[in-house]
Amino acid sequence: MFSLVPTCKGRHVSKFSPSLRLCCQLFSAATNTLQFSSDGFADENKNDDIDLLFQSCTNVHHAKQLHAFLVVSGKVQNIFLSARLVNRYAYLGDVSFSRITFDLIPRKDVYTWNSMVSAYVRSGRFREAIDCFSQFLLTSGLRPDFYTFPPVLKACQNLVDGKKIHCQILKLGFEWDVFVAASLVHLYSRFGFVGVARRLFDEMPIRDVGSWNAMISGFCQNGNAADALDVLIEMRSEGVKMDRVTATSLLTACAQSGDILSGMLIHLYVIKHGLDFDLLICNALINMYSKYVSLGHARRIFDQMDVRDLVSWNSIIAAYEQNDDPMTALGLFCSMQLLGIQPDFLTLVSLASILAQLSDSAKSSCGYVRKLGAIYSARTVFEGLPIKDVISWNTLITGYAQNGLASEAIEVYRMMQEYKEIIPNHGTWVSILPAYTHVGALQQGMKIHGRVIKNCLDLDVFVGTCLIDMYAKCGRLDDALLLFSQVPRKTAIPWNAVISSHGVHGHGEKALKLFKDMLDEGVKPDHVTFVSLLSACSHSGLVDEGQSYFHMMQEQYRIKPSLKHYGCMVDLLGRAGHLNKAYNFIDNMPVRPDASVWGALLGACRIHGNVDLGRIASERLFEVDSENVGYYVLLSNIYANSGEWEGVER
DNA sequence: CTAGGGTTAG
Repeated sequence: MFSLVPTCKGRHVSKFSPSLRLCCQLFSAATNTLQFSSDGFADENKNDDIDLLFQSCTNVHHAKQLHAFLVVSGKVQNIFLSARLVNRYAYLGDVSFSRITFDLIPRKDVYTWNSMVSAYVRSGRFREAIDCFSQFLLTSGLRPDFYTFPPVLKACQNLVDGKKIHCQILKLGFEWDVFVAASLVHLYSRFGFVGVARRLFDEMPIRDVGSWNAMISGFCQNGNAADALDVLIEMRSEGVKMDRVTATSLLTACAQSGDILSGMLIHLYVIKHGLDFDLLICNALINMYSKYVSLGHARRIFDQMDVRDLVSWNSIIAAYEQNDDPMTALGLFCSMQLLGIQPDFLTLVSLASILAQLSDSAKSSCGYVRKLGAIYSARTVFEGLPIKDVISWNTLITGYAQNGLASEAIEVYRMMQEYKEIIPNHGTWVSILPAYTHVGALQQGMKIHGRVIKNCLDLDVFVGTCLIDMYAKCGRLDDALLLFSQVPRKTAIPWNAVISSHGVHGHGEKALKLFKDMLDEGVKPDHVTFVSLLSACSHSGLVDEGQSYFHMMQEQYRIKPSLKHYGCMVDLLGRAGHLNKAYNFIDNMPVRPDASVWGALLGACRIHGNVDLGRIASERLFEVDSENVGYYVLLSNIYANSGEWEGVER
């Protein structure tokens, strides 16, 4: 008989959490009835008690406490218990501890190896899973069993590896095991060989609902919702009922192919069979309804769920974000925060896009949004990510950079460089260069220029334009022009950059000259060109020219002025002192002026000391953007300059 | 919870 060492119990258990303390009591109760042989093996008939113990560990900390307890009581010698620890750590998301535990097991059996392989697969570390499996074959001298192969097949990231494993399965004669066969069906369909998968499926001697699901999801993952639905009909004709997995994969396929009618029929089936509170089904429904039906439908599903996970939150946030409602999306993000749910990469992608959609004024008023940027210092999120490809990084960098969070963008880029397997590409340069430009980091920008040349991308229009912009904004207009002379300039993109950079440096005449060159070379200006041109005019006081370009844009190029263009015009008239003209111009605008338009007028009123119009402008401004403190400061400046001290106080 | 089939994105 094996008994717990009482002192261990007293000393260590007292430091445990209440739930784990309860566990240990259960464990000691269990050991009274458990038979341990002298080498520490448990009686296999009592596995249920041990399961209970392991299942009570709901986080890694608990598992480590239990682990320590098992070590001090000598039970870690038991390879069965150790393998359970391997599994438990993997389940709780800490594979590295699985590995440590695994390495310390002296005599490993098939169960031990299977546990380690599936631990890697569970956490998405497929490469390591395959390596572990090879090690198993080469070093253990043991024969794999039925349990070994399904995870290994899942870990195969290409068909060549998959076929090798398939051969081993054939040699061992495991191919008609229901689980193994389903995994093979899934493997072939994942890589597009739906025909091979179908043949395997048809030859299967026994098929359960899991086999059907493997076949159906095979079609779904190839974007073939119609064939998947045909298999569904076949399945039902054989009397096999759709389960939650079938429903989830079909709903996803329907959402992808836009077959909403079928999707809604499946939804009906789901309701009829009481599956309408299933987490994964609801997540799939949110996705489908938000894409094709309405936000309201998606929201109703979300609201009625009793359990929501990160995917649910990400889905509903993305739903609002992609339906042009960034404020609601941001609100949901905050609620998620308050519930203590940790965001992941997909949350960040949505957040970046939300920030991009919020108007500039909304953003500047939210010191709060900036704070979010800091909190979501991407580091924490990225640490837990299994897959980090270059596009993920680019997305994040762009998200920050386009929202004026340049230093965060630079921080993310810096982190990215720590991962040597990530090779920056074209998209990386296009996202990081504007960030350096924004903070005026010429040295860093030039470093990138060097790397760009090495990658032969300096003559790319997009990268080249970012470089032109960088040099120009950092005050190196000559270098900018030199680069400009080298990039292809059949499109408006590089032209816009040089025109705007001359404009902001007050070289209005040169900007107009460049615009003439552009027209002479037969390049068609776009709406951005005119924004650059109009602002160049206003910086240099070229009122008449600006007005004539504003007309040219509409009459000759049929470009409808945007709020940006209107803002430039107000700025142009206002700076030049034509304040009433500017005010009338706003009055006659066919669209509702936003904060930037009123802001331009207010700025002009400050320059020219016009208190009356300044007051009107600021009143309008507070109507459209009540939260921006910047305007209050501007207004109080106007009062102060004109000596109206009560106004300043107000 | 030593095994298969399932959800969010650029």
